[in-house]
Amino acid sequence: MAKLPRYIQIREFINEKISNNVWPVGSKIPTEIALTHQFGVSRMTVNKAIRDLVTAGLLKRTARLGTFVCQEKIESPLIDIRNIADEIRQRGKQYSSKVLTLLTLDADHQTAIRLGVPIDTPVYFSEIIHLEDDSPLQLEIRWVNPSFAPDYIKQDFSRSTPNEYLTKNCPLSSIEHTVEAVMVDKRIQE
Amino acid sequence: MAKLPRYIQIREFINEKISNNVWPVGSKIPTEIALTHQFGVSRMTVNKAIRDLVTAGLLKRTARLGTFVCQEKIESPLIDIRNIADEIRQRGKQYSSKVLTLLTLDADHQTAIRLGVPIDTPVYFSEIIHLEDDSPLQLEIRWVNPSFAPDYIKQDFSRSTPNEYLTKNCPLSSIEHTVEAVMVDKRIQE
DNA sequence: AGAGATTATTTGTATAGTCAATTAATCATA
DNA sequence: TATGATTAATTGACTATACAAATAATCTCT
Repeated sequence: MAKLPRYIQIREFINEKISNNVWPVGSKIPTEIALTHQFGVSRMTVNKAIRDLVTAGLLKRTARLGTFVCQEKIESPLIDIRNIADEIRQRGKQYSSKVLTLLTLDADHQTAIRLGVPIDTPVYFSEIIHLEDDSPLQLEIRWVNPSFAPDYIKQDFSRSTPNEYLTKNCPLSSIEHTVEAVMVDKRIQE
Repeated sequence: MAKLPRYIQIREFINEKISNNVWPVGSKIPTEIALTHQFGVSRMTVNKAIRDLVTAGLLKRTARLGTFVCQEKIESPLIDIRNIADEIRQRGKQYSSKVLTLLTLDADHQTAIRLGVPIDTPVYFSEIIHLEDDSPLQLEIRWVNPSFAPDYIKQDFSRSTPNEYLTKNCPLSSIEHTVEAVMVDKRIQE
């Protein structure tokens, strides 16, 4: 019986109300004072719970008006990815990821159209595998328009010393960041 | 002269020390008490600042030992994606994303090998475009092993009412979440 | 010397308040 | 009636403190 801290209990209480649609998106949730009375705790404790949910993007507050429920998964394509990593860890498994490919390619017809660039423009290309306990879970392929994100993939290129990632103090997933000079396979060459 | 709250000042102070490598990865930062004295505030104020940085993944704390600097970009393949959205917003642009395809496919040879499943196993497949002010920035393609994440893509399938996402109260990016029954193109069919 | 108990340090959680800022609603005044 | 001032509700920031939990370091006792 792990007795959770009260602020977490309150946080989960609110969380549940939201996901059960008892407090639907856009609705106002009880004031801090009301929750203070309901749970018999001090305002700071309620505040901590709510603040956590605000930084998690579930709630939004404005002075005098109150605290309101936000659309949770508004950034779903992004958040889902994180959720997978979190989910895996919650199941007690080890999350890791492996960069298979990371290179610059000339855009083929399909890709050029989709990224809105001329054919044969150089674009960044990456293939990353996400693993749960070393079992492949997800293959993620990306084409990036370099005119918008000039530094972002380059950074990854330069970071070719994988062991720097494995710091002892942080309980985060260890990431094997092996950049292989993989030959572009037939499918990609089209 | 927007006088920022003290806990934000302290948070930024710590942030800066970390990014300037004055407090390098793995090093111990001053105790709450020390910062309390340094800034002339109460412990709760320092605590708020540090807590924020812990949830942001920059710091890690353990009772009795202290507070330590984490490797910031340890989850880089994941975090980079989020950063793009954040970066775009910081530039004052509008981030959005569009789900082009979201369906179940039978794994082809390549994909089957990479996901470690038999050929013709059903796998989730998605194509998402990330946009900055409606200009395509990134094309993201994913194959997901459904045995590991049975609910996660299904959820997205069920949410086919795009306008529910556009809630007035939340200051998040609006996402056009159009699920089209796209015919699988030649490249994917291999 | 080695096992076990004690101590001290630091974070974790929580209280019970205070004062400030914001702004919707109400009331008062020209 | 329209405008301006006041009030009240609610969040935002902060204080000063308390006790619990974890554990490295130290001390004690055999």
